[in-house]
Amino acid sequence: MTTKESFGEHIRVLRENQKLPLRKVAAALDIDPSTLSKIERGERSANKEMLPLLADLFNESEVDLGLILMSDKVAYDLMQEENPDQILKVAEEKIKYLKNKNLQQGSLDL
Amino acid sequence: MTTKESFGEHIRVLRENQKLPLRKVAAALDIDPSTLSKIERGERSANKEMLPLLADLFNESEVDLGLILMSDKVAYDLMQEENPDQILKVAEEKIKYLKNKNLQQGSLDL
DNA sequence: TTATTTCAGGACAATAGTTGTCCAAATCTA
DNA sequence: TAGATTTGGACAACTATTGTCCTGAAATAA
Repeated sequence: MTTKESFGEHIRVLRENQKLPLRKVAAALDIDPSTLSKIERGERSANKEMLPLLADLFNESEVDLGLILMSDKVAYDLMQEENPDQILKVAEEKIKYLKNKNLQQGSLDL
Repeated sequence: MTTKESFGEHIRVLRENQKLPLRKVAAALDIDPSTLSKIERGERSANKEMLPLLADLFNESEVDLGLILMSDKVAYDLMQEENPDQILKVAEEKIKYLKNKNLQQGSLDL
């Protein structure tokens, strides 16, 4: 579903489907149009405050948008690694472990 | 193998096994002992230049150390997400896709 | 115990990275 | 052509990271 598409490409398509100019969407996000242009082209990064606004604007799931955004960031971080799959695997185990650890301790440090 | 252990915890164990003080290892890394202390306790991050030095010092695989370091970073980034596994899955696909894309284009932008 | 060494942790400036903002040129559209 | 949209650069403001130093606590040795 969301695979292979960068966050920027995704929201650009959504915007063009609705025939909205950068200006309009940028206004809704309270950012400069040129910044939105850069986000769409991957030259700058979106942030999480934008997700509910974009989800609302384009009738998309906020969680899905967040998934695309975060996976983009991870993919970008690991692109240049020689063993990205292994890194992801170990990271997954660490997350499981840490979540469980935090649960057992009742700690909630985010 | 490397799972569940943070990079800092890992190198602390290695250092203590060899009964080396922070001072010595820090000198080998050309950093302040207090910085190394912080790295071991996860208060600061190690960087990749340190990997070959640590690998040499502790007779460990540099690739393995890098794996522990990078998986730490990814795990930390995704800890607070509600759907980390999904994010990792999509990220994996994106990496595959991007690598293939770059190969086909013959581009090598790292 | 006292002296010495190691380690933790804070402070702070220097550096690096990110973000907001504006502007001008290029591209597209009517 | 005229107007709107988009791109891309520049740059200051802000935020995060890093290097460095210092002090006190804790551990170790004498």
